Amino acid sequence: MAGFASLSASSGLAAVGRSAIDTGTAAHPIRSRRNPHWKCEAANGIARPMHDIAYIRANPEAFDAALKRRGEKPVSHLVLERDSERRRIIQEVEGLRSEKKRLSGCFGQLASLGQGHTEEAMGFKIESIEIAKKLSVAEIELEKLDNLEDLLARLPNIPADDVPDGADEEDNVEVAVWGEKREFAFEPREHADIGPALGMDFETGAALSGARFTFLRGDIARLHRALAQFMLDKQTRENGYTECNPPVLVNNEAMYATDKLPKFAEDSFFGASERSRAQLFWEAMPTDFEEQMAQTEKGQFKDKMNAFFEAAPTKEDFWLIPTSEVPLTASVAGQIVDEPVEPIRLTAHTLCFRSEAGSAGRDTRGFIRQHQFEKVEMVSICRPEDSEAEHERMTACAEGILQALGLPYRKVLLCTGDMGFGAKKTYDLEVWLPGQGAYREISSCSNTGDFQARRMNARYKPEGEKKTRFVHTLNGSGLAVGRTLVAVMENYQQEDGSVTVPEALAPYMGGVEKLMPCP
RNA sequence: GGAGAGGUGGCAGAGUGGUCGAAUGCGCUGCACUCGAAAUGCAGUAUACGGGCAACCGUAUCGAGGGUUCGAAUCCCUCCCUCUCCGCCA
Repeated sequence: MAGFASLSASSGLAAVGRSAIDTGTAAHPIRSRRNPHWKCEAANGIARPMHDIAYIRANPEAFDAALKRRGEKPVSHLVLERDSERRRIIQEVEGLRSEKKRLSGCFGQLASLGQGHTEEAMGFKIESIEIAKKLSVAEIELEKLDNLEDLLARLPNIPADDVPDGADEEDNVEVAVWGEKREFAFEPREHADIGPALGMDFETGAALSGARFTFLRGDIARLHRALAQFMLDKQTRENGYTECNPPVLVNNEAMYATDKLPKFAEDSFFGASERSRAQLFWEAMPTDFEEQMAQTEKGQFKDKMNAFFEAAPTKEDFWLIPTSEVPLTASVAGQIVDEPVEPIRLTAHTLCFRSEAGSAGRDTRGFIRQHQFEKVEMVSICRPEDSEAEHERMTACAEGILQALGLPYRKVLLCTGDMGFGAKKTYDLEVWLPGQGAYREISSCSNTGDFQARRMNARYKPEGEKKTRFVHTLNGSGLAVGRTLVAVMENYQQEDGSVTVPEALAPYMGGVEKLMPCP
């Protein structure tokens, strides 16, 4: 596979620069008909943006108020203005098309009678060409208004009513605390300190790949695997999730569907073949490329080229998934599923890849924040009326893992300022790390409502109704494997630097009851 | 990677430039016949967007994008996907 092979090529694997995001707006000089960028064309039947325009029309104030809770500026006036303009032009375009169709039918009728060269026929033909000219003008105008979709695609989900207002994690609300924090007879150490002697080799990871990569060796690698197996078995055997093994390289549509695009490209990795990079750049060049370059002043040339490169569309690219929420959720993209009387519950254990460009400097030490990590993910697809209950259930499924492993944690309801882009409501589970003396996020369970379903056009037809409805989608970690390993290390550490294996993992450890440090 | 064949409505499957959103069959829904059912007959049966209180009207969609043409499911170009054979490979 070309795309995969090229991942190792230096120019083939890249974190997208921030400027690629900022230039992707309405004024984008590169957007063109042949360059749909990462906007999904509605034509493919899968893709569509956004918020419910009909809702915004009916409730502009409520919409803006909701956005304000998330720290966004009001946009409804802008949206509605563009919307009405768009509808006006749609009417114009459709009227012209209709007329053109009629004229060409008239001509055709005459032509089929062998009267294609009569004055009457030529009249139809000429008039039709005239209409076509007007039509193409109107169509271009309509196309310009497509940025309404961009605008909507960049707006976050509306928070649920019971989500607390707040600016950042300080304003999150603790809703439950579970487990007894262990009393240590010695000073508990951080995992990064006891890890190296147990086979958690940061140096080799860094040598092979760079910062935020780790090489696990020996029993600790086995423990890591055991954790993943344990979680997966629990979610499939006890909690009713269907085990999946999805691709970890996905296309734009899947990323867009799960709201990782267009806004968070900088957090992701992507791979592309050399051939397609070249082609993408070619497609990204604005039609007036030569003109623009001619006007570029000395010394600005490099910047200009850079801007073109970074804004190059990612169309044929593969993205490395930041979470298997992406392929699991997008697996129903574009579909009309059977009414999910019982929610569709999917789980997978996969690698995840994150560039985390924005968090440089945080957790640089240790195994907490890696570019590559493993996670067991839960995804539910359900009816709107079931999503709140399903959200509670899913969170409980994640909690069940922590409880089975005997790891103390607390459950936090995220405030508006700390929630993810696509979330309507989110619970975080934070595990107690005695070495750090802090609670750290180990799971995040979100209800996205119909936000993702709208983006990917995933619907169901309720029994006895004619119209389809959007499904609701939920996702949650159950759990992040690497961070769970960290939690086990810190909570089960002994004074001599060894780590006791939690009982629940015994069936997966082949008789290993304790990780012993190498001297 | 090479060679070939394909991609049309819920399914099967016609359609190679003109009223084709698309024959026909199956499926599904309603009605008729029937004591009831089967069989039969008749009628209906895609989605999205825009307009309209509504009946309804308009537009788009035959894998995707572009082109030729007064007019494209049909012709041309590019791409994607599926299948068969060969090669390579975990």
